[in-house]
Amino acid sequence: MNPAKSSKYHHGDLKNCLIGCGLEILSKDGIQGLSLRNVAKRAGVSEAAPYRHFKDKEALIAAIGEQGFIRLAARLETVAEEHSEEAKILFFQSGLAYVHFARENPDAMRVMFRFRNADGEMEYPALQEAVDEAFSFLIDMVEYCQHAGLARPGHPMPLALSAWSAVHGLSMLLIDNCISNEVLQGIDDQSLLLTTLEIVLHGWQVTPDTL
Amino acid sequence: MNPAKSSKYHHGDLKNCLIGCGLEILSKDGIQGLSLRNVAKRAGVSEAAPYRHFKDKEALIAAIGEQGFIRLAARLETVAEEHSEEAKILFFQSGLAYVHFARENPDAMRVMFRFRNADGEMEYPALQEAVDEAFSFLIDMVEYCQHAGLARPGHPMPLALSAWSAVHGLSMLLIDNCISNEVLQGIDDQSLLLTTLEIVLHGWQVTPDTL
DNA sequence: TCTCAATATTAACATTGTTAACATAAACAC
DNA sequence: GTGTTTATGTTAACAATGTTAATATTGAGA
Repeated sequence: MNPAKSSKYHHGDLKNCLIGCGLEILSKDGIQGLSLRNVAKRAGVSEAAPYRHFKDKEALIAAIGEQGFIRLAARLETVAEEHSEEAKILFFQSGLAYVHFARENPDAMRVMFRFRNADGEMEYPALQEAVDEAFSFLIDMVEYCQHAGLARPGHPMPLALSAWSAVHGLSMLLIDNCISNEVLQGIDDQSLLLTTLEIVLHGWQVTPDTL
Repeated sequence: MNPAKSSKYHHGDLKNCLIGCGLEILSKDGIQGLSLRNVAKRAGVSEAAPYRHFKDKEALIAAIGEQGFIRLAARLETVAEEHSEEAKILFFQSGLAYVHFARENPDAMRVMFRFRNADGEMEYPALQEAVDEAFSFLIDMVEYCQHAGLARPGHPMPLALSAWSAVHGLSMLLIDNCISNEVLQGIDDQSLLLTTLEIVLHGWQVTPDTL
C-alpha cells in the first residue's frame, strides 16, 4: 500500500535534502513555486516532515540563503586564489564573479538578502556566518588594493561598501530586468559591468577632502 | 443587517482606495501582511471586490509599485528644481534623495523592482512608464554633469547605470540591514553614502582607455 | 421608465502553512 | 537480547488566502 516502502522510513539526511530540493525548485519555478509541500513532495516525504528540521518555512528559506552565501563565498575564494598576483585583476574578477553568480542564481540571490528584521537582528546565526565570510573576503580585497596603491589608504570599510553597493546594485537591476534592451541601446552588459567596476576603482583613489 | 449601509454600495474610487490601503498595509506590516483580503477589509469592501479592478494580487502589487515610482520620480524632480544651479550638488542631492526614499519606504522599494518576467517583458505598461520617467531624470542629470565637466563625455548610459547601481545597491543593502553596526564601526551611514557618491563622481572622470 | 453594463456581495474551492495526534525506527540502558 | 526513550516520520485537521462562479445592486443612457 505504501508507495515508497523500499525507501527507509527515516530518510537519513532529510535536512540537507530539503535544502537541495528547495534550491532546485527555486531555480526552476522561482520563489512563487517554492511551497513547503512542494519541497516535501520532491524530497519524497510527507507534508509535515520538514517541521522536524525547520521551525517554519522562513527557516528553510534562510537555510537556502545560507547555502547561497556559502556558494558565493566559495566562488570568490576561487577567484582570489587564481588572481592573487595582481590586485587590479583580482578586483575586476571579483566583481565579475559576484554579478555572474547573481545572474546564474537570481532567485537564490533575492532570498539571500532577506533575513534581517527591522532591528538589524539576524535570527539565523548560520546565515550570518556565511555572510560574514563573504564580507571578510571583500575587506581583504580592498586592503590588497590599498597596498598595491590602487586605492587611497585609510579605513577600508567605506571603500568596501562602495564596491559592494555598485556590484550588488548592478546585480539586482540586472536580475530584476530593469536594464532593458532599449536602455542598453547596443551596449552589451559585459562592458557595462566593466565600466562600472572601472569607475569604482578609479573613484577609490580620490581623497576624502575632495568634498 | 448590512453593517455599512450608510456607505454606498458602489465605492466610487475603489481602485485608488485599494492602492492606498495596500501602501498603508505595506508600510505597517510589510509584504507579509499584504493579503488581498486585508486590503479589501481595510477599504471596507468584500473580499472579491478587488477583482473588479485588478486581474489578480500581482496586478495590485504592480499598481502599488507604480505609485512608488511616481513618488520617487516626484521627489527627484523636486531635487532637480531646487538644485539646478550646480551640477555637483544636484548629483549628491539626487543620490541622497534616492537612498532616503528607499529607507523611508523599504517595502515599497522591494515591491517596485519585482515586475519583469524572465524575458525582460514588462506586463504592466503603467508601471513601465513610471520607471521610464524616473530613469529619464537620471539621464538628464548625467548629461548635466557632463556639460559641467564633472563627467567624461560620450554615451551617458554607462555613467548613468553606474550611478544607479551604486545608489540602488546601497539602498538595498541598507534596507535589508546587511550593513550592521559591527560592520560600520562608528561610521555613520550618511557619510557612508556621501563617500560612495564621491567615489562614483570621481570615477566618472576616468576615460575608457584606462582599462 | 427600462435595460444594460459596471460594480459589489456571498459562497465555495484549492492551495498552503501549521499543528496535534499517532506511528516507526534507531539509539541506548539494563 | 529486551525494553525504554528519543528522533524522525505520517496522517488528519484547521485557518488563512487567492481565486472564481453565481448573484445582487446601482448608475447611466436609450
